[in-house]
Amino acid sequence: MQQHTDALILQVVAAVPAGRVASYGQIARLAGLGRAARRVAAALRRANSQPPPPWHRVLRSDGRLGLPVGSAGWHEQIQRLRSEGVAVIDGRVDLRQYLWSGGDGDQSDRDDLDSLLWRLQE
DNA sequence: AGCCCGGCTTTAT
DNA sequence: AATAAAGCCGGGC
Repeated sequence: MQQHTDALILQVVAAVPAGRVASYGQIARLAGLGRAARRVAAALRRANSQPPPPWHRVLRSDGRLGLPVGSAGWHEQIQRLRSEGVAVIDGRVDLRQYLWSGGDGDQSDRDDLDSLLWRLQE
């Protein structure tokens, strides 16, 4: 049941390229879940898939992390992002610069996104 | 059915 | 720019 949607969510998250980030809401839409942003969060929290999904590339719509400030996960997420070259300043990421295919950066990601959506379409 | 609770989002102060 | 209040969508009880 939820298994299916969870898997779907994880696939979309897995499609976010390293060095880029996406918002919960964005993932939800791409997965065809409408505004179920919180559902995405739930899926990530419970995610126990074998190669763990790049959960750290998912942020809130304002560029701040979803996890409680100062928590272990919060620190870990920042560390992971930085190791991918994403600047985290004061617990925040500049979405205008790192958001995945949201604005108008390089469109090189676009192809990946489209092909992914087609594959998920069935 | 009804209520509460989330790694959220948007809108209004 | 920061905070508060209302939405939204599923899940668990």
